[in-house]
Amino acid sequence: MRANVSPATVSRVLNQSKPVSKAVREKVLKVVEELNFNPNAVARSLAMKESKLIGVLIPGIDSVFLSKFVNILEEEFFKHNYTTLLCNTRCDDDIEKDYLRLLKDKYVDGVVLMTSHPKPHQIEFFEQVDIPAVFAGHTDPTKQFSSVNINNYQAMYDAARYLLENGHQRIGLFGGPFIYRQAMERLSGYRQALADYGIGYDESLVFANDYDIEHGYENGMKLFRREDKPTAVCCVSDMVAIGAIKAAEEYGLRVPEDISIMGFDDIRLAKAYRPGITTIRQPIKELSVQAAEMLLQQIRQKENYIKETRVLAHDIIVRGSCMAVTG
Amino acid sequence: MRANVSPATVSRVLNQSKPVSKAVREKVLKVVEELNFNPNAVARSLAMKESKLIGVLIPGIDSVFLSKFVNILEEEFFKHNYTTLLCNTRCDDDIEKDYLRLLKDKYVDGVVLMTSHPKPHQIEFFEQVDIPAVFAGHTDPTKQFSSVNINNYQAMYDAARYLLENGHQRIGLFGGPFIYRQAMERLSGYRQALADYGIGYDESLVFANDYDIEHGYENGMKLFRREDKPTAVCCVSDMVAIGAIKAAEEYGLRVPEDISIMGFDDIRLAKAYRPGITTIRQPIKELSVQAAEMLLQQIRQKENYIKETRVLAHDIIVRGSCMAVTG
DNA sequence: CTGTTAGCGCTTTCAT
DNA sequence: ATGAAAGCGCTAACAG
Repeated sequence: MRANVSPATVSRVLNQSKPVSKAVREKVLKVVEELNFNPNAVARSLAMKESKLIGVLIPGIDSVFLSKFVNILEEEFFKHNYTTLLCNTRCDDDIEKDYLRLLKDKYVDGVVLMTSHPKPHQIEFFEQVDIPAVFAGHTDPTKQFSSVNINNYQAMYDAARYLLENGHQRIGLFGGPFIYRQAMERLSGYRQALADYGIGYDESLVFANDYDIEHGYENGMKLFRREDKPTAVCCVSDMVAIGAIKAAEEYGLRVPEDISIMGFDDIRLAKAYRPGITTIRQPIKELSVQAAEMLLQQIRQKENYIKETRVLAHDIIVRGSCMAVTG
Repeated sequence: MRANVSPATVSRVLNQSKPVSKAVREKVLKVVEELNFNPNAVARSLAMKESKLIGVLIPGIDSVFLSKFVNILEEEFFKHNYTTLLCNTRCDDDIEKDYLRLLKDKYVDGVVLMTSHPKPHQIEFFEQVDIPAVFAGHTDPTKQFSSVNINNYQAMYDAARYLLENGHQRIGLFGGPFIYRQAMERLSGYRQALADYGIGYDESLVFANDYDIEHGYENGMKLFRREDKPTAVCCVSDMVAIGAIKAAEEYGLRVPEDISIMGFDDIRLAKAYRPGITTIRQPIKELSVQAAEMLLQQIRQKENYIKETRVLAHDIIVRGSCMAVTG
């Protein structure tokens, strides 16, 4: 073109795909510089059937936990020259399907799924398109997909056990919507811990709704007014715990003296809150970095990639929102 | 093709770009349905020089305020068939430049800028590429760009005045980094209010760093130990206020009896916190919806679009973290 | 090593 | 109203 070379040559120097003589390479580079030329990504995608785009399917970004997760994902992808497509499904399978189709048409190079389950439509989709995918924060028990996650069952088991060990006999659960596998797993952990300590399951002590502060508050307002209220409750997120604490205080209950409240996630606020929130820490940074790594590797290796399901360790962080029952 | 019609015809029915006889249209539609055919977005982009992609340039998504903002943006764009490209600049101009170039190469149809200023490189870029753009949460005083924002100067002025009216004479400011125009404007509002009430500006009372909880805490730990500590402080975000409250309590200071702490944004947590945080409310939903609307309109009208700078009203929300000085 | 050619899958003149 | 053909800007295969 301008530098009296063929477009093919330009392509070759820019992509270092084929050897080019030093002289020519430098000339091309110089002209590229001068014209401030940069190759058109769309045309490139069309020719190569790849886009340097990664889709992130997520219920919504409006949560401290998830936004942090995506923040790190974006950073990792950017480092490797991939751009992040934000796809909020709002827990709506139809939207998820739409997005999946769209992602395919845009030749995305991979997708990270932060929506629940391997659902039928997801399985069907990935059976016919073969786009690298990894579940993050959700585990695929069928091992059809790679995934990184903590062991949600064990995590909630540990939370409940901690309370049990501290003498609590009556423990509530402010869980997530049980359409999420994740929420179900946590429920199971909670139930098993109770069972292991010889305590009967009381359904009236468990609530199932969203992970936000308002629901923690609502649940608390319903539960803590009752005569037979628990002495402790396990929450599905720190935000729910904060809402629950507010409700408790509204009834004049002191936390933790009158009621212990346990969080989940260990967001930064959990530490700053008063009382500090005793919580189950999710290794969010590791979770997201590894999700990105696994996806990138899968993109590189394609056929040869071996699926993995990674389970990272959680921790219990003891702060001030829980205490042993006295008397 | 399969339906013994030319690709041109298919294109025409799918895009309704040219009249097609009813008979043929229906046949095509049926075959499309059967084959579960959907048009390739990349090829389409290449031919049309548009992508149905919108870039969102933002310092980071890891903040309650910003993640909520982006959450709504995504929803609006999705409604209109646009997909959101998440571009975290981490306040780094080089990353911002990289992203801008990338967005251009991907033929994004528009971009919303949540990074500060109209900076030189932004101006230069948009001069030569003519991609619709709108600033959100930042105002362009030169009116070269459309923008939606609140009046940050007035907002902080009002915050300070509220404190002044309540008898405070010594008021601190936990502001943002002054490289942000937004932070500068808020500083000006604070200073002007002080001046209007005949109070001298004491630089040792103002801090300038990030909008997060940790910095609120740090600032508080430095300031509240001093003999000459203020009786009130204006914070640049609710998170900073929460951090400041924690610091105050660590020194045995009661909020608001011993010190008043004022927030900014009115995130949901501000209401749930104890004490409830007196704060300046930003109409976040309106801000983001209008940003999306303005951009979409600009995309539709292109040449004929008339730039706008919208300024939305803020509010002061009185809760429990501030009180009048007694004595 | 480098230029020529074809083609990615769509939209869009231009004929018919 | 519809088909044929060109072209969007790039990469890949094939010559030379």
